Amino acid sequence: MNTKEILSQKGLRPTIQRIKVYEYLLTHRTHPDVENIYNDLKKEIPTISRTTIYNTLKELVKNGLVLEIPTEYKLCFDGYMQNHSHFICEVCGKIFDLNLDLKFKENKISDHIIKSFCVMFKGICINCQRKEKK
Amino acid sequence: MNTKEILSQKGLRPTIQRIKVYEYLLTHRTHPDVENIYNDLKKEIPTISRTTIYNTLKELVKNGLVLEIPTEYKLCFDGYMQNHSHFICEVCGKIFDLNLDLKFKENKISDHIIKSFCVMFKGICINCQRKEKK
DNA sequence: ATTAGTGCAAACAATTTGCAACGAT
DNA sequence: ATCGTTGCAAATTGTTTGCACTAAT
Repeated sequence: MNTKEILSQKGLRPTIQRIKVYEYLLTHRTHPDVENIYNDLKKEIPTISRTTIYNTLKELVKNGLVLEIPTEYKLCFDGYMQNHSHFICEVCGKIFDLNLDLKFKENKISDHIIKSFCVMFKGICINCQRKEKK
Repeated sequence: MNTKEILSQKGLRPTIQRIKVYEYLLTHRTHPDVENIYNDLKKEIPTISRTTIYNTLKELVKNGLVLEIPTEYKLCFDGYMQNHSHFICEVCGKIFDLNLDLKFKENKISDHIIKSFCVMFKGICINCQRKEKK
């Protein structure tokens, strides 16, 4: 099933803007923020607006196609929906995927219903370690 | 050691504002945001400003006395520094402490140096479950 | 006395809203 | 023809900055 069909299936009209935003997130595993997406897509669709990026991301998140990652530095988005964790560098703020297969079996804690969980590791990324050595 | 002494030890002048912000976070395990802290402290210190709350929180976080918790709903703060995890309700946005003792022994993954990690569970809290039943 | 910290107002950044025009069904 | 979506401009919210005044050492 392609992106267009996935959007339709979720009840979202597959407009060029939505298809491009969604495909951008599927092909760029960089955890971009609104501004990153806007600047890059503007090259392909010069008339695209920030408002549409905001609207689209909201719909994609609501429909479980995209993940929202709030960080101390900025608000990022992730189109990779497989179970994985994140590492955030406290120097450059960049987020990296970690393919640790962490499991948690319970679906309730202290009477709260658990639907999902995510792990955020924090430290200094390999790139910033190298820079700091100088 | 009291809050005043802890601040001094960190090189932060123990002003009334700083002491009160810090003590607020130690005594209110509610994960407040800037506005919550500002509104509550204004009752005690009517002249306190938002700027000072911002400045103080930044210093407390930088000195490892307070934790910053960015969420999809708002930016929260936590003065409880013992190892614990959080649960966030996707209906009301409230954060709850979970005293799960999760461990992760490695201090490096994919060459990134790990300094800390935190786990965020997501779902529907006990209060919102009750409300939704109606 | 010195220097750090406070609090105001203004500036800035990020996000949301209102609405007219557009486009897919 | 209808109704959802887009994109602009304006409004709103959250946060930072510049600076004179104040308070802690």
